Amino acid sequence: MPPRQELERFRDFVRGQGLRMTGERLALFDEIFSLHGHIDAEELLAATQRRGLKISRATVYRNLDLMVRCGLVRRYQLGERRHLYEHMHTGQEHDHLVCSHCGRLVEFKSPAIAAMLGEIARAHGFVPNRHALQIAGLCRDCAAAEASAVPVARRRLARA
Amino acid sequence: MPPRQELERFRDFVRGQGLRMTGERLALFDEIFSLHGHIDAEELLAATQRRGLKISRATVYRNLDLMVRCGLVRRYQLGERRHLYEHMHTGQEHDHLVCSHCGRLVEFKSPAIAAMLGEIARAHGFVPNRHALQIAGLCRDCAAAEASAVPVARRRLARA
DNA sequence: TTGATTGCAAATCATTTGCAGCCTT
DNA sequence: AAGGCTGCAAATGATTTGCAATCAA
Repeated sequence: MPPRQELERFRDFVRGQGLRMTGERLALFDEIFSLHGHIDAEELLAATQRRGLKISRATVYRNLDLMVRCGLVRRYQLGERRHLYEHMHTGQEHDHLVCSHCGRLVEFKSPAIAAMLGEIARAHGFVPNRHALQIAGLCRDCAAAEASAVPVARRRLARA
Repeated sequence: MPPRQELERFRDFVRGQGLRMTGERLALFDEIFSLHGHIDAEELLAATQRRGLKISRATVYRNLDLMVRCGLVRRYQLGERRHLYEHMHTGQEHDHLVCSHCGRLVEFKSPAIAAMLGEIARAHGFVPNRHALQIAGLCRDCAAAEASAVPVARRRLARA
């Protein structure tokens, strides 16, 4: 499922780094590009196992790191414990809205913001490269639920 | 050093939650408001020890969590391993520029962006609450160094 | 008194790493 | 061959948690 273009880019990157293309590496690349949405290392591992492959957890981590370095995969730390990964379909830069109650994740794009960020960075002497932006709040459903329910002092927010 | 206003707000929050104000809690609050910049749990612990207080690491974590929930302290996960904390002087919302090479952290404010984020959230049915935004890139110094140095394939980015 | 808080040490748990043998180049 | 890669299992390391003793309200 990985678009040829991305696959080539990955191969080039691997070679360019003096590394090698192994079956595991390719399978993981394949898998992450066939999965949609945000997944964590564990899910990627499970996905490959579901296909009958026996790739170790360590290899999953090692290759996720490689794919991130290559720029074809993005890594997020959205509040939860584990990191989330997501493959990039070139030019699909986007940011996230996170519901702080149920954990729902919604993507959005805003070229206007991206442009402003570039300017801000340069204004501070930085050569901008990428950015991470999350907006936290209550999603429609949770906001509605909130409106009616428990006026009791809430102790902790739900964990996703 | 904590402005009276913040201290009161903290006390109110603690009471409102049915919790109690202890010496450790107050000392930690005091300390984090006298430290400037971004600190991690370990640094806060060290700071209190430097004052001769013997507060346990567990208590530091428990109270940092409380202060974050209260809204008087912000918690960041800026790429490194550990979380960073920072006290808020009310109305001092800001975001960060992070140098992906040396880890340098620079703060910036942009009401314009804050406003746009609010709109985006509402457009998606969210009730916005807060946001986290980091721009990664090379700071002036690292960009300059980069310009002249090693054309060699870099293996990994420095860890702060 | 009652129940929240603390210190300690043990437990978590995602992620990393050392090592020996396997496999790409 | 030479040196990446992988699997395994052990190591890390920040953060959390169970528990008994304290302490605030």
